[in-house]
Amino acid sequence: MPKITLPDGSAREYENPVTVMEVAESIGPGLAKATLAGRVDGKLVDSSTVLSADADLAIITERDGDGLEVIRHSCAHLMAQAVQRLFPKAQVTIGPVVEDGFFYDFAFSRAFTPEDLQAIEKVMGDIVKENLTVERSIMSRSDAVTMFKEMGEEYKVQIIESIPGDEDLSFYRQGDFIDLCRGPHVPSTGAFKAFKLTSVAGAYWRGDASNEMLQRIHGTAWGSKKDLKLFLQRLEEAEKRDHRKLGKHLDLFHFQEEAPGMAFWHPKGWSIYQTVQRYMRKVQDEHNYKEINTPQLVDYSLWEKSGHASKFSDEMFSVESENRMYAIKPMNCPCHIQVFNQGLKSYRDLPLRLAEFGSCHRYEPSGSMHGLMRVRSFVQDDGHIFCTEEQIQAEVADFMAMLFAVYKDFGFDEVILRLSTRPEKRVGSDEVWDKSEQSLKDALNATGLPWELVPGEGAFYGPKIECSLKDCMGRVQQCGTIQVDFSTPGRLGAHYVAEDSSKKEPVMLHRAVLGSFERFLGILIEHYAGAMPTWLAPEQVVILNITDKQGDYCLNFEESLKNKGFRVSTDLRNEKIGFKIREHTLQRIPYLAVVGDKEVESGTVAVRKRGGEDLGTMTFDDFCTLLSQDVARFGRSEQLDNS
RNA sequence: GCUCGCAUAGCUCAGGCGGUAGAGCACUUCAUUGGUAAUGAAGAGGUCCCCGGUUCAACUCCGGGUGUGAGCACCA
Repeated sequence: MPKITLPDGSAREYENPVTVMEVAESIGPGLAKATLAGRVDGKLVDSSTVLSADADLAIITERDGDGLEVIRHSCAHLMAQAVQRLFPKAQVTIGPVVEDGFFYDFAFSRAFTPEDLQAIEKVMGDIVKENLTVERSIMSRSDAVTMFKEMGEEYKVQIIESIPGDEDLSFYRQGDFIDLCRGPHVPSTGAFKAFKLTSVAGAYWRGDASNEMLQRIHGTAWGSKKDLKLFLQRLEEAEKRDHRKLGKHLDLFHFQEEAPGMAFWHPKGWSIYQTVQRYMRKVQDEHNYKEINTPQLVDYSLWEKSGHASKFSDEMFSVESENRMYAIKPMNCPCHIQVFNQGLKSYRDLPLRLAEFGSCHRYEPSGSMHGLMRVRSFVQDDGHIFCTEEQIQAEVADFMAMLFAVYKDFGFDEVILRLSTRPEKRVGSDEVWDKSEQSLKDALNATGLPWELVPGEGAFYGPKIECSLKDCMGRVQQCGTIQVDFSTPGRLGAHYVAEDSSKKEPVMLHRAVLGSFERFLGILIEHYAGAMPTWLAPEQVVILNITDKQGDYCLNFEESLKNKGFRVSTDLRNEKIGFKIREHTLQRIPYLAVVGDKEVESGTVAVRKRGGEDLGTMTFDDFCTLLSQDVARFGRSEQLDNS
């Protein structure tokens, strides 16, 4: 006589063991219809699961986050079934749930085409109409291997053989399709309401580039047609914001064949870049960093000493000149240590914070490049703090505070923190690792924010914190980092004289707030959809005349604004005012100042924001005040208007 | 680097189952001097990514290269 307790605290008693679905039916037919799975005592199960003892039960529907997972996972099976109906020779491999959808990898003699995808989607629809029951079953490993061997599913055999342990395996069957799977799954193939196959591409078997390539089909699935539509709209919105598109449209930068992965910055893009750089310079100055600059070409021997050559020589550009081999620097740390090494350092000099807007070049694999997000030539807002072990925590805390303030100014309020700790292959004693990991933990706890522990993902030379931000599309972008390094300073001969006159190696903290300017600008462009806040906008104001008569007045006004430090231009073209407003609005100019006879007469301008808001006429002084206030609030979102 | 796709005017894109190409916007000129998201007219603009091959003939077909897109792999 199981007593089933529901999430609202109500309990129901049943004469005999019941399935999750039967409980749902006893509550109401509407719920039964919507039932996808159940959560019994916190564990996700199929709706066919029998409850014979007392249990806490939550009925999972599409509204539940887990319900969506069940739908997507089941949809992967649905797709695999459709693929095998159309292409019986295609072998199934794996088909997990990913963010917003799922994929399934197939081994097939050729690549699937977009036409194939349409056909597969159609067959998926047919299978939904057939409303096949999804049945769970248990099989021994040996039976399962025999079955898949008979079916010619070599990959499934491999998967089973790689699952440790001897326990029986669960299978899900729908019609003629059966797949090894932990589940849970939807009760029947009629449960799908909204799905779409989105793309097809190659993917390596088991994620290993030395293995053969499979055909991966991506799809998305939702609880309702409306949700699917919203998702597709989100994709469209993301496409509109694509920084590569906006970079062209707003004349910010370009790429060309002769310099793959290296941006040509145009005046407007470079203006944003420089504004960001000036800002970072000021912030770092306030945090007592000393800015330096180090060579682009450094003899290869330094990279051998630092250990980079042995690990990354394939990804380094090198230059030969007069029988000497140089590398174009792929990173700044060895150079910063050279600066540290000049002159004898005392413990009194620590912490020493060196910063460089360091231009780096890396030969990134051709297929990995992506607009500004991954380039071969980039500038890091790089910094290295030389300090003692005792100083680590305070330095990390200062860095975190700086990072939060910077991200806020750029309009990013949500920061996601991760701590990566000691990997198996590492240098340094456990004692030192303990201490530095603890310092990072303390610094993270001091932020009062949640953080995630990623064991074993630290660098070989020390643990690190990674700071990601969330843009307005909800996408997570890793930008900032601070890493503890016990190894490199010693390798490159850095030391200082301690209080007791002994010679000690400093700890080096590698840190960056933005990461690379290129990537960060890409993120900013997409975050703001090109409509940069006034402080960043390459052109803050465009003055527009209505007829030729106001030309001189406009130019004088422009000159006065420029003298106040604003970025202004004047559009005196012989075009209608509506045309000019349209054009500059499309160029995302924050403020348009319109001048006609009335304004000339009253010594004012008529101000319009790019969102269309009419601020009315105002004097030069009032306009300056308005602009100054807008610039001063940076991109902080609490005051961000959506114009 | 791997799989598949793509490469035509400054931009966004049409086009032809082999006979050297077109639109819209932008640009130039002329007219127009207009009050808050497109004034009208005319003109100019292309080695159809590069190198080979097939062919009487290649922008089109084939091979190779480069760049680029999606994904995978990589990312100090």
